[in-house]
Amino acid sequence: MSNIRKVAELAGVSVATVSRTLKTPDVVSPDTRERVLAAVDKAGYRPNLMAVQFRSRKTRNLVVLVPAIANVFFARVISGIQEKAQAFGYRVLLCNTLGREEVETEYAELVHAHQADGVIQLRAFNPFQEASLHGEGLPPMVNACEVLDDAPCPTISLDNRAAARAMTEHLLSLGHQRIGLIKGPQGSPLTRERIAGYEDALRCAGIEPDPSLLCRGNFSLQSGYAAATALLEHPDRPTAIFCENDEMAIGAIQRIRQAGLRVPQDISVAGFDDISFAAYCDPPLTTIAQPAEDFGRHAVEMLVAVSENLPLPSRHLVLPFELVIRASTAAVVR
Amino acid sequence: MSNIRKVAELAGVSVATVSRTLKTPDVVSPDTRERVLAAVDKAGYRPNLMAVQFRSRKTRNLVVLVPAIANVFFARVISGIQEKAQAFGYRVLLCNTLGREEVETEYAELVHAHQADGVIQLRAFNPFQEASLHGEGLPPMVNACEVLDDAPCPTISLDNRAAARAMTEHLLSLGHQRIGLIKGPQGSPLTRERIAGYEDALRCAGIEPDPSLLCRGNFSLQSGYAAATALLEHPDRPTAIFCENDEMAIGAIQRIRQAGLRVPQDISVAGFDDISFAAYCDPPLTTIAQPAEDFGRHAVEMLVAVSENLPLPSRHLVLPFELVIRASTAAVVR
DNA sequence: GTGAAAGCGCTAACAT
DNA sequence: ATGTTAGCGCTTTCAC
Repeated sequence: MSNIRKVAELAGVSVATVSRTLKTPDVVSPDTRERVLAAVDKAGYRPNLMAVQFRSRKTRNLVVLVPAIANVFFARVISGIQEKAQAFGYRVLLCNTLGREEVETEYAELVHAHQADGVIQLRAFNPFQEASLHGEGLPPMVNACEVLDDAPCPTISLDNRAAARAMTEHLLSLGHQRIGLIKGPQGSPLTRERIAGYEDALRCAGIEPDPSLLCRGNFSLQSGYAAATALLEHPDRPTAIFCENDEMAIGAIQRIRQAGLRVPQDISVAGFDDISFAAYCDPPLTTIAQPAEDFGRHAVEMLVAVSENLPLPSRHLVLPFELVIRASTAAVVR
Repeated sequence: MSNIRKVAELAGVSVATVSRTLKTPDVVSPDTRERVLAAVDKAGYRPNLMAVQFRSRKTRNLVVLVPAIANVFFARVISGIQEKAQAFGYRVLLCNTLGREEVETEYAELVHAHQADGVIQLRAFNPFQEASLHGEGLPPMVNACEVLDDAPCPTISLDNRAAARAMTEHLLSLGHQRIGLIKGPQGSPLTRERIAGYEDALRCAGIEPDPSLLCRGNFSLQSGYAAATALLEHPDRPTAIFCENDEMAIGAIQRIRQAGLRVPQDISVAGFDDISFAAYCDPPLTTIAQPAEDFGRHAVEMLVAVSENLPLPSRHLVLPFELVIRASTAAVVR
């Protein structure tokens, strides 16, 4: 492996000149530049990034903490992250945390270990423990998708409460009075916000929310299926079910079909996220579209800004959602 | 930020002793060890990984080249990679290449730039150009999922030809004689192998493959939908359609439904991959199950072995597939 | 068992 | 415009 010294010898210049030619070409004379570049080429020289990063204390690596990479929504977010990171010349260190705090904490530590410049956290958890900070400030971090209530860092989120309210109002407008809700995992602010929006809409319509119509899920197809089972067994069955993501809605639809009921004629079903499969379900799913890739893109932009001390246009971005009405929801028949 | 020197001072030892305590604890005396560890704790010391890697010429980073992270199958593969990498103490540098060779080449170069120890390529393309190798041998690389015919590195693959043959035989056994095939993108060995398996089965059954029953797709829902449109317009319509992945099968099913036909009564549809959605379609999809996570796990194991010069049990792993028969395929009615 | 010291490849301050 | 040189934080001989 050739190094900068070998190139310097070949070009008959000093290592400093080689370094300058590569970093700030306009500061060396055209003909030395040419000679150096020729030597670089001849030697097949590639700067040792380890040395560069070590020396300059910048890695251009970003740690991305993703709760579940197999989740279609997060896969889209990561696409956006990847795209922007590449454009900025940053690399992505991916960690599929499965929501395990110790894994998140461990990976976040890579910033302290000078292995990465910052962290993008896609879950509502601060991976930097007070204790491990040793009095230093919070390293560059951005919290996107599911954000902490009092995030100590920039955030990119959706108005989940308003979105859930919009969906519930859509169902109410179709005449549904008993609307089941399949929630996400406990303790998640995202889920809490969506429940609040759902209840807002009901109360505004003069309907007192019935806690027995809420079922817990975990954003998987299976959990949607299981929760729907519970809802179908309810003595006073709902006429519509709002699921907190599309996977659970798809699971629920299958369960409803298996019970010999039709969607939407007997039960309306709505999802959240608008994953690609939502449009290809039978029936196509009414859902809330989120700009998944944009979460990722903005997260990178903000993180780079924070880590390079550039001005941040706004610390808390809220991205728009869209109610997408397809065929899985219809007017209630009496 | 504290460094090894500060810890050495605190403990009243030399930096060498601190380094030894951390790397090879059993070579220092118990009570120095204790003092050093206490100092490490007190200083909140974390080794600078940049320096460690620079010095030891090992990064424990792996570059993963994935054609499309939003593809559910690859998301599962990455899960497996992530899991094993973590277990081995390696980190994953993810690159969503979208099949662009220049991006793959650029990321693979990170190995030469000492930013990663090896590359896992999930597509049939060698990102190390002869020219850029400058006479050096191929860096540690493993090729999984879709593998090169004459891969210059270890591979993990599926017997795609046998799998496609098994699926086609299943359809033949149901009485289907005209079987459409929705292929993947041009030039992919994986697609070529699956076409070969499909043709093997037909010929064995005494049926000459009809090229007009082959349609090109690109593994997306949309492309399955579009290809099905073409197949439905065929003057002598197929009674079954075999799709080279589940997404295209789901797209095709929707198109068939929109044409007023039923699956499987009018047309049988089969997929490939057994993604989670396959079991939750309507009707549930007959498909070929692949151990997606295992591709990732084995890829990491093999790459680590190659990069650490450990013996490799076998250079070309072939993982098993399974024909999963669900409700989207049925006997042809005449 | 421990310390002194060289040096990994590069950048940047300073000198020319 | 270019060269000289110190040093980033760590590991690893080589002495003792």
